Amino acid sequence: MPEMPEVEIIRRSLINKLKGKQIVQIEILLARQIKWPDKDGFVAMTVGRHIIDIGRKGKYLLLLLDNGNTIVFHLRMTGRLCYTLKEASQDLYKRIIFLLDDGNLLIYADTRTLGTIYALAPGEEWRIEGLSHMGMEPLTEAFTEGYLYDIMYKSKAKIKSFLLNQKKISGLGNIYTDECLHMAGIHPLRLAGSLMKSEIAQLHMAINKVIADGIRDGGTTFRDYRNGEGEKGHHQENLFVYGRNGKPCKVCGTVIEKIVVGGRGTHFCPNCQKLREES
DNA sequence: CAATAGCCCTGGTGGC
DNA sequence: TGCCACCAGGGCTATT
Repeated sequence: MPEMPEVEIIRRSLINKLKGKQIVQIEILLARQIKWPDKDGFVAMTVGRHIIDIGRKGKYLLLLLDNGNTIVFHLRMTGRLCYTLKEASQDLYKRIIFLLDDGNLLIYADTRTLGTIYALAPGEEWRIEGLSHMGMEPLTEAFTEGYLYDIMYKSKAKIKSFLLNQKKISGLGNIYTDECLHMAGIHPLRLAGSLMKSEIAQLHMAINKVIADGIRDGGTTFRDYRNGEGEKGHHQENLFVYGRNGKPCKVCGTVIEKIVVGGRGTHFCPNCQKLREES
């Protein structure tokens, strides 16, 4: 499931391949994944244009075109973007194919088809709620300990749900959220507004570290995730809690537990992450 | 307003 | 071995 590190790795692996290329033709195999505008409108806004840059905002990937329009991808669970030779074996689950002027393809593939794609004219960011109301992003100057404190102390949400809320902090998904809480030694059921300042400081550091480590390792591949060249990430080898329920904690040896919080599978170490502080 | 349950969607898995 | 209910979960919508 692509979270911020995975989307960033895709961006980095595609930028030199796509920059300056012209979109010659688009083959839309599953039109319902294009959420704005309709199929014909999408083609009209993008075909014949050159890609001048690739950006990212939170988990959204942005292809900036020479007419000022932007193609926006949100990969959700199983979306993939891959630059590939025309004659290379193609993804079984390809949904939208961009033919480029170098003869190669940019293939959008998506097993579960939950991903969303848009073409936006300049100033139309408001059309995507999640893009226009996005919280601060880890590893940026704006994401300070003070910012985290300001949005946390008044929240009544469980910390696990709070961290997943993209309007508060953008980029964390289920995997990295569980990893952050473990690194910071905070139980997922704690209320965001109940954390002490020292714990918020720990959490702030953990969020930046976990995201940076994920990027360093080329992302986390459980099943579907690939970068823009079709390669797996290897951060799954360095996870402390996610998917490790029943296994010993890498820090203290206690068996990792899995519970459901806010409808999401949640992994934690009951020793490293205590619900109540013991004095 | 804020928190949460339900929904979308398909392949892999576990139970019988 | 085959069948099938169930789970995975990001983010939007409806509900409380």
